[in-house]
Amino acid sequence: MRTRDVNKENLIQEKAIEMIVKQGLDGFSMQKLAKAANVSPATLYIYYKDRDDLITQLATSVSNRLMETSLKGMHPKMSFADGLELQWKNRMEFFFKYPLDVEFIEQIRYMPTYDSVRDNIRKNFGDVLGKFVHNAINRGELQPLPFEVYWSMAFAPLYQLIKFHAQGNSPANASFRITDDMVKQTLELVIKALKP
Amino acid sequence: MRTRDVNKENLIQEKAIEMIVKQGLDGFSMQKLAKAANVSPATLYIYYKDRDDLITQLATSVSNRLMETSLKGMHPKMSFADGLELQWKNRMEFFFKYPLDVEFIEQIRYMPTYDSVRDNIRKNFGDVLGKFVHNAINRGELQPLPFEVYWSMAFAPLYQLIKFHAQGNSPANASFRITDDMVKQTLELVIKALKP
DNA sequence: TGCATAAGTGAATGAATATTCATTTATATT
DNA sequence: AATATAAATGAATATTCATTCACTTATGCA
Repeated sequence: MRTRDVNKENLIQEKAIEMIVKQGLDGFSMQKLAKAANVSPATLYIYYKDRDDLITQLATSVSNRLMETSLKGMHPKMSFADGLELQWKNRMEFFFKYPLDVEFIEQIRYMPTYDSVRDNIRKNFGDVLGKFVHNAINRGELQPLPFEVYWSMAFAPLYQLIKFHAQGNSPANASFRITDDMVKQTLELVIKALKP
Repeated sequence: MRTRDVNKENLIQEKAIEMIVKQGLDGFSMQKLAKAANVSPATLYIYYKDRDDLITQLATSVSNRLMETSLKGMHPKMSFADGLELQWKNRMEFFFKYPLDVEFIEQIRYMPTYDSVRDNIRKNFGDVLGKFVHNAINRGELQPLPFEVYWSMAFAPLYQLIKFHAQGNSPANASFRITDDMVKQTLELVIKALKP
């Protein structure tokens, strides 16, 4: 039996993400991807059922890696400030290591395709995060809030900063770059907001 | 001289937004749009130079309407809490009135296409918002912060809530709906964070 | 060594794509 | 009413698209 070429598999994923980030989902095609990855179009259909499946699998894989990184070193009993700081640090680390991956997720996050990915995240990581938040509330380190309110305060500002950086552009500044100080400052504001 | 059919023009815009929101940018085509709007494909090229121009013009128009709504009743000397609350209220009003428009913008916000739209926003509304923030800082009602940090705290949580609502889905809840209380609560957290 | 089997291919197919063009239609002005 | 002119059209074009299929290639195992 012939063996699967793992390098080829990785190259396909890499090029697909690169293409989608740089040209958008509608500038992305199976034939262009095949050419970019030095592979026959038919090969793509060995790895993926169809175009939609390719995108979903890609999103699932990247999301899982991002969530795993974000929860590295987390345990549900951590203090709220420490736990949130750790998650921010982990996410920033991931962003600087794999900026295209983050942009890729941001780009497909609001598409119908992403629904199943979200379910997957909830299933795999909802437990740890749910417990962390629950414990923090019980210890009085975090206001009791609807989860959505919590999530919107806890992470949306970070992602907005990342977006500004990724597009090198903000409402006030046409060549914006994120700094560690900025992230730290924003995190402090978030913690201030969420503490009782 | 034959006169331009304004209803037709509006219908085209409406259908285009509807299609892009429901099927994504890559499920959107000129021919499908023409059919949906009961128009010849060639007619679209009277209104728009090409596909890209159509999308950019659409985004610019919607963004301007959103920003106009968001600044309704604003004057730069307003107290910080009042001004931010007014902008949140205005944005929510717009969202409930034109949910598709907001989803449309969220969907193309992270694409290369959107760059010129962002420039346009900065040019048209940067002044009012800049002055509002500046005054609030001078009066000691707002921490002096890099504009990007301010913006990330001031609006990203609201948009995250809106996204949860629009997709009827959140990390914790598979059938999420926003409530006025939630928005109010989140706004209070934001103001708490941003006050000195 | 050679066989079984999955990996990988290149060319082909039919459908869908963006855009154009010669033509027709409606109306504001004369 | 006649005319000028921009709006609007339907059919056509060349291109690109996702997907398939008959075929070749590489390799684990017998």
